[in-house]
Amino acid sequence: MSEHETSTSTPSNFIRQMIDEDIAANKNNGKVATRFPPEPNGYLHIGHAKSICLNFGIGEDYKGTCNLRFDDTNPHKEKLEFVESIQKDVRWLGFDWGKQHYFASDYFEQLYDFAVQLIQKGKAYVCDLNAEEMREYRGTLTEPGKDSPYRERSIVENLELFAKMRAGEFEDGTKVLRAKIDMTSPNINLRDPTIYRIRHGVVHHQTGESWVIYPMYDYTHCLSDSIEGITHSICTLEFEDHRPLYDWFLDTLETASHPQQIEFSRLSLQYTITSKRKLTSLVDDGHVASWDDPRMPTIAGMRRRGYPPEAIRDFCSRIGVTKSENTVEMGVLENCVREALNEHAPRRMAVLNPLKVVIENYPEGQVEQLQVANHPQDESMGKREIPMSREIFIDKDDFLEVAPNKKFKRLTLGGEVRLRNGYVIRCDEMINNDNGDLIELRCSYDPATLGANPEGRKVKGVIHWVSAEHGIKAEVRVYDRLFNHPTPDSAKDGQEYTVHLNPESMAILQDCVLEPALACAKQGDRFQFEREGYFCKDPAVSATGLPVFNRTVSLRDSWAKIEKEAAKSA
RNA sequence: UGGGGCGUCGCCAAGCGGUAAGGCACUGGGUUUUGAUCUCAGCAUGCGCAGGUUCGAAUCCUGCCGCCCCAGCCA
Repeated sequence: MSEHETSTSTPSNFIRQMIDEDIAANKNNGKVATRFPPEPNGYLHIGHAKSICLNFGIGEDYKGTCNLRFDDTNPHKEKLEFVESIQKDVRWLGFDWGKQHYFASDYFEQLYDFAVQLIQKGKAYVCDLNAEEMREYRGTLTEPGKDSPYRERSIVENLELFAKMRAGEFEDGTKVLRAKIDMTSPNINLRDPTIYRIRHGVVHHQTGESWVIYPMYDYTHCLSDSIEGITHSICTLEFEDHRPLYDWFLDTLETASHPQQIEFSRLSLQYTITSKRKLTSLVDDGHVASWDDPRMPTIAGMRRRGYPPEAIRDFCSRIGVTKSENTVEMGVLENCVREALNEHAPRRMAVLNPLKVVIENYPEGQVEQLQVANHPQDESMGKREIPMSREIFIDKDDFLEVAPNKKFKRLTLGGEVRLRNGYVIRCDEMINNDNGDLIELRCSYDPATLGANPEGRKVKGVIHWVSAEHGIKAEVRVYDRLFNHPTPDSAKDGQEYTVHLNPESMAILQDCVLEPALACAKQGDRFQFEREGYFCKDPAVSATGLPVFNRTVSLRDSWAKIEKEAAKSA
């Protein structure tokens, strides 16, 4: 693993308990083999992270294996770009599939042979019903379906027809291969499901144009699992109804191995969506800039936002694995991110909304290099120099002419504050422009207060600052939730989920001033800007050529809470 | 109204017949040159509801109620 490692022992869950029991019973000779089977039709998101941590985590902890297998049976929706992004994201999360890297399309020939076997056993037939007719024949949830008129074709005829399907002799949609199971089953998945369809003219990212028939998920997945010797095939709850089908194919074909399908509930995160269709449309319709837009709940987005991979893994272990519906609060993820970053991110000072301060009794032309710790609790992170001079910037929010209440600890006219890592200053005068806007503060400093408390008085507040002459300009992007509804995905009222998009999900601050040590930050480097939050250097450069930093997450802010309460009661 | 699941604190989640873990959130105290961090304390006589079995039930039984998924030639 390339990133810092926080050793969090994975809590057990019902799946691990089942595996423990299997091992105790010496099932599969005690071996454990899982797989993570994404379809390359989009970028991975936080929900996939849960599945990745589950499957790869089990592979590691049980000294077994976890295959990466692309479920690439629908070339219409799939792209090489997505297989590449998926590989990158899994690796970045900290998992390694070794040589166990497969595509379902690797098995197309074997899958075809299995289908021939099914036909020979009288368990599959070529059906000429079109999509609409097939829907009619399927029946409904409460009424049984009826047999297709093509259901009793002879084995010989089916064999011949299926070979012609492969040879490209039929148009799209004119024929399918179906499993012959039970049109009256109360489980709709068992009403003679389609297992092969015809698709001319699509270039598959792996197999090119060598196939014009493509197998369906239910048929492909169980057989791929079996071919790879998977022992525990873990998937989400909506496939529970498909398990009888999964088992039917493996039993009917008498395969050498019969993996066990186990279902768990997918993750929902408040204020986000994890539907691939909707994520795709966010990108395609321009609601976000790209799949790795820092507001996206994708792995790539979170990486660019500055989330450390260990925070995501920690999150996945904290939320647990069960079969119950769940919607996890954002606070849990944010807490994981803060926890990881608090420990590892070096501290820096950055002024996001600059207000100029002239320290009138500070000698003109004097520059002091202050030695400052990179981390208040971790000396091993070393020190850096911060220049102090007569003119500095502080944040506009850290000054108010008159304190609004006794709890206010920042700078006021006539009041004192500590400059973080520096001196105590007092504000003597406010300078306004012609419009009456505050543009500058005149202050004085107490030279005896560097690393020492002032004589005879207490200074409660501490504010951050940057030397005006030495600071570097930067753009800072401050993100908020992409949606302003806790469950934007559940559009019960028939509304499009886009009505819940938060128009203020990104604020761009272009006049920020950073301490000079930040000049050598490399893309992806993560810092705490003291009193502001955690930030990450973005690969982009601003329109005006400035470096760009993304706010990963704010610091926990109990003052904001107090202000909110005050505003409420006022 | 067919089939398959799920209901334990605001949100997750342990619990597997012996008397409700933990995390997040929240509330209050302490330390602090980040209103951060750290730290201490508090936070379900109660497990969807109603009966029953038992010395004893969140755990077993029965009956209700609520929520989710399934009628793609998507996965």
